[in-house]
Amino acid sequence: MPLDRSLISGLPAFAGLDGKDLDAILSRARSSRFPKDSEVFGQEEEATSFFLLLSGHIRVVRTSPEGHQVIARYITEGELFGIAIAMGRTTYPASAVAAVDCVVLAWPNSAWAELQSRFPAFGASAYRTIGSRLQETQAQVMEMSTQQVEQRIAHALLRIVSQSGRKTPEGIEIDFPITRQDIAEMTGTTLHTVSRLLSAWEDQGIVRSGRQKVTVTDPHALMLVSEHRRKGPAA
Amino acid sequence: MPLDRSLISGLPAFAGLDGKDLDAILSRARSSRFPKDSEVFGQEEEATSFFLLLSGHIRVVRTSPEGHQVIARYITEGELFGIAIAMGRTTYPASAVAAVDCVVLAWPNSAWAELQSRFPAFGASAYRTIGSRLQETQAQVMEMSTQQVEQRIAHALLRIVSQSGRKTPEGIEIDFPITRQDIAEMTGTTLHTVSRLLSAWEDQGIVRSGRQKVTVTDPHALMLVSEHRRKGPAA
DNA sequence: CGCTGTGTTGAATGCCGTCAACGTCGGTGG
DNA sequence: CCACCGACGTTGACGGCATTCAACACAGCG
Repeated sequence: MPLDRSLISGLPAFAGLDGKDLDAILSRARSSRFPKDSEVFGQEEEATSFFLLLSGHIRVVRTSPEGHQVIARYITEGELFGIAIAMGRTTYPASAVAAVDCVVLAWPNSAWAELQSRFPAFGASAYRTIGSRLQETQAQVMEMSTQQVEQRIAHALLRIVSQSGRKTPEGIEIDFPITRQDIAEMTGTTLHTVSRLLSAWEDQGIVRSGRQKVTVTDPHALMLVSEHRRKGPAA
Repeated sequence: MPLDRSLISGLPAFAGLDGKDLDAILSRARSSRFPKDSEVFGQEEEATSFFLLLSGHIRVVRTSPEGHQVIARYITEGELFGIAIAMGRTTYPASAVAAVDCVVLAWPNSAWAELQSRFPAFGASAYRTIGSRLQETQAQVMEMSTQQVEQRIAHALLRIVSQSGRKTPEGIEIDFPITRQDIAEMTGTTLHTVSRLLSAWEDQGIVRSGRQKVTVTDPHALMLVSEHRRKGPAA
């Protein structure tokens, strides 16, 4: 059964394309399901496909030669990922792990050139994606250079929540399981420090958190925390 | 007088193009000179052109709202920079400052679409450039997450030296002026710490350094320093 | 000859990583 | 149903690395 065009219509990656174009694009794709904690692709693996996340959440993880892990980003529904080919790479620079059960569209790399030339808007969108990830990553470097752990964690939570938040009566909840360790690996710190800070924030009524779950109950207060720098400007 | 094709033949950005193509590309470019410490473009400025560095060295600097500065990278001869348009941006995400007197080719953004469609290899090369910068930046995040200041500074010096080193009788010298503050802004630390470490390394015969000048006399030893991690793997 | 930018070095503070121990939740198998 | 076990989370104590604060040295320049 062919994939229905409604799956991808309305996504920024395919903006401005008509129904026929969408069908053409989908005809080259294959959809598959990845259960929680399974790997969509692994770091250093030969890059044979590029992907789009239809539903779920995916964790992009880089592992250093010494075994240290860093979470580069979370992919949310509708985003392209694993687009090594667009960067001229032959291997994936990181692993992609399903944070929850996921549904993914995959195109073989051989489809890239064709899609890009037939639908320039699609190529441009992919390059915009890469461009904005470059900026985000550079912003993260700035953050790590200039801000304290507390601000970095606050900022990370705000980013996740704004991107993958689900409203609940208590506040905005991160809608996939996330551990202290995960947050530590996003911010370059330790699970101990994360745990301490979350506990402190819980006392102040800024968050409510439990096992693999974080709910921001007072986003404004958290924003203030993220902006409260103790380190003065270098001026 | 038209620009001579020998200026850009042999650069990776224009690999595989013949003389006629190079002339066509050059006909859209304008060359200009930027004296030391002058700005090629500024952060947040409207992006009207993209650039290629013909000679000199350029410092790419991001400034935070609070005035904190971070050096994102140094551009060396033959590299594209300021290619905001390739990332779908309308403003430059950072400032570009001449570290020494520089000669630069500039193309108006309007030339981008044409060059890209007429010379797909050129477009691909630009996207590869962005892709590799994304990887480098992500590698930097990993470094800042997992390594001590000493290793980061050693690593940064090795990178600069391998990219912009000039052989001297004493060792390999960074061939543009660089201050302790610059190195600190590349590695997310302070000029004090950089100064202390350079002094220590000088005592150990690994580097020789003076005013705005650093020479690596024992690259191998510096490599050992950059790999000596005191923090164990997260395993 | 003072002034500014650069570099050095000592001392003290403090953030946060490390080590350690314990508590709790959820799943699993008997 | 209950005991067990591993993953996840919490909290205290300690210490080290790097920042911060401070003072001085030196070069180049108008």
